[in-house]
Amino acid sequence: MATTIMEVARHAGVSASTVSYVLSGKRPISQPTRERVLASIAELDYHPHAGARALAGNRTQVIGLVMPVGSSGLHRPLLAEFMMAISVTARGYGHNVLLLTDQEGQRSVVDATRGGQVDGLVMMDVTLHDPRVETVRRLGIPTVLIGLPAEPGGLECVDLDFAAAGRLCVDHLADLGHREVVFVGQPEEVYRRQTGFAERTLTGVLDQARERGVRVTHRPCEGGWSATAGLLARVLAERPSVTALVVHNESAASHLAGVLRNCGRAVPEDVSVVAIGADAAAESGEPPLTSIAVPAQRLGTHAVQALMAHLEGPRRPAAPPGARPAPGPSPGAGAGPDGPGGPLLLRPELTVRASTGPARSAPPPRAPRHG
Amino acid sequence: MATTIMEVARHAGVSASTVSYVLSGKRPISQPTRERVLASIAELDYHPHAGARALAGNRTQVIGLVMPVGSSGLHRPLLAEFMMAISVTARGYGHNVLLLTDQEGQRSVVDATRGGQVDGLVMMDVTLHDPRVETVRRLGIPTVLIGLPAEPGGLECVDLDFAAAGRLCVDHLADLGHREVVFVGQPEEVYRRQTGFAERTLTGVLDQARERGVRVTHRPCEGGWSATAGLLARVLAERPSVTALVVHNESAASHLAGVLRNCGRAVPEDVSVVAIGADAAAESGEPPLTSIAVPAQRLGTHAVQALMAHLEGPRRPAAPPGARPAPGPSPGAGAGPDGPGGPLLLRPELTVRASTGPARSAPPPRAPRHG
DNA sequence: CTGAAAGCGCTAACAC
DNA sequence: GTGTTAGCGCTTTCAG
Repeated sequence: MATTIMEVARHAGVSASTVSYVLSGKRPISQPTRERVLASIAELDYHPHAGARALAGNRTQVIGLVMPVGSSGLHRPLLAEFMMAISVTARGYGHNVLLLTDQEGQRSVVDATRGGQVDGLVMMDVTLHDPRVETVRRLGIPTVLIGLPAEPGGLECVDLDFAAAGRLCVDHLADLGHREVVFVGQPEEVYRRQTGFAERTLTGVLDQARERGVRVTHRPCEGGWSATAGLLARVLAERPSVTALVVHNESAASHLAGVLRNCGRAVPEDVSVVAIGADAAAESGEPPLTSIAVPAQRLGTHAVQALMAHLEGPRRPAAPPGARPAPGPSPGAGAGPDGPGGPLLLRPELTVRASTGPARSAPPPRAPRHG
Repeated sequence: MATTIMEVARHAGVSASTVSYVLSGKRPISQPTRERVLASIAELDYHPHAGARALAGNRTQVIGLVMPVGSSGLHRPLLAEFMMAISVTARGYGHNVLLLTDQEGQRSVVDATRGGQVDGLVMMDVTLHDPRVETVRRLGIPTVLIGLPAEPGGLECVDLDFAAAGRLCVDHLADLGHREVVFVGQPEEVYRRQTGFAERTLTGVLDQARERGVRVTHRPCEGGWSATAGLLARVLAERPSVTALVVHNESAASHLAGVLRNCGRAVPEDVSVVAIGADAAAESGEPPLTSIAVPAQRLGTHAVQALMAHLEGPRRPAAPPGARPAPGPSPGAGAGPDGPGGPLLLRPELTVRASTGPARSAPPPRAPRHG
């Protein structure tokens, strides 16, 4: 049934080890031999047995993707985006991805690791005090974290530079003349749980606001239409001179424009809006929102590249059709003084869409638009 | 470093095979022996080596999840939903999930299968003429398809009963007195590609419309705000007496209410809306839409259960905390006359939200609401 | 540059 | 009810 390396060897008139070395490239093989072997492999449609390989070679060519399962700050579209990017990049390096959901504590992670099922791990949605970090540290398996824990414990981290994102939003609005801004944030609980990215964003916003002489009012938001509407009504009554919003909350962002219209404020004529979050949420609304995307794809790709670098010296990807050969972590990285060893923080990029414009001196509540 | 079965055996004063049999339960072990062995396993923190196991036992306890990668009709939130459900259910059966993206053709699927890396496959987002189906059929690996291909070739299929979903929408509207309905469908291309689910929905809608004396106008829709707005403006001008919409298009659904408001029609006072698609899209709008959800979770769970049934006689799940013991494919199944062997079509469930109400005899275009 | 052979850690007959 | 043993298919010394 299953073709073995011995059959290939016989068919090519060589020994099994030669076939193995042709495949691994771990020792020089003469051109003619190599060709005969490859021909036999093709003809017999040989596929090496992964288990045998793992047993003998102590490497599986599989990376584990540790997913959040319970209360994740990560929203669904992003999750899918991450997985795609990670899977595609991993395959570029000849690796497959094993899904590790930690429903039952961290059993699946520990089992897979100790059972020699994976060569390394990528852990998604890492929070500030994430118990999983200590687990993998103890397991001693090469791991890259997506997110920034308080104690990386020597593990590599990859994330969006949320502080810079916050600053960038304020800059954009300040450049347009806005001086009074509301920051619609994550649900209260997220700040209490110290998720990290939420605080970093807030800090960035506040810092740059001070810098630019912008007044910022921070309001956590539960998301959904009614919560968002209520929040906005209150805060706009409180601060009538607000001319712009920064929103770091996907499920609020999609409603903002509608809510504002209902309050009789046009976007961007009366109020400008900048979002931080999944592109899908920003693009799909009316008007589409100027936003800073969480670059799930780039983050996933970088995470895998970083992991591969750890897996065995600078091995290069198997030239995946369409994937660049990863000439180092240059793209969009704001590595800062940490250099290699510090977290890899991707520089945020602001996409200007239709929701931001110059500030009005007075914010005139008008009748809703009819077109 | 890694504890082996032999070390456990020595520590417990038994042979390796006994340890193996304690773990697999494939032969009776006396109570005292079993206990000693389990104690040793715990004390030494033994984790069987997956590769060795796969090699000797010819089973990996891993299922492959074949994901769409390119032009998928499936939208992101659903994808994530599927994966979670599948992964969680699989772990309930003691299996892990290997992600198989078919970017480079079907190489990853073939490699993983022939390489003995997976015991079975779940294939997502299967279309009517899906080339992957023939591939897995030829590979001869146990596979469950999510979606209905034209030629299942003996493979098991699981899907939502989209025809029934279409009928259910029409019934709901007809019951409310609506007689003139627009069906906002998938993008034109989807119908041309014969994706299957799109046609089945359309058929269901048209059939039941005939049955109930409802007039239906079908319009494919590209999605997004402007396309949706344009489409609606045209069709409402054409058919002024329309009082309800059925929308089978996530990226149009989220805009419908807003667009209608902009046309001066209130939902549901002037126009009722029923959606078929991801719950998230329906729930998040204002007003939230009455809808039939694609039950990603249930579909994923059923797919895995069906696969497990194929993997080796009726093996039972390892009593996962909180997962029901799968007493057969009863829940919500409209198995029909096919019984076991035919596709498992889940019965659609309509969730009434705020977007549907009784039909008005005349559809009076009014001024937009100010609240 | 190539072969022979010793395991990797486990499962599943086959013995008793 | 338990122990012995022969591989599973591959990688990698060690020889040549």
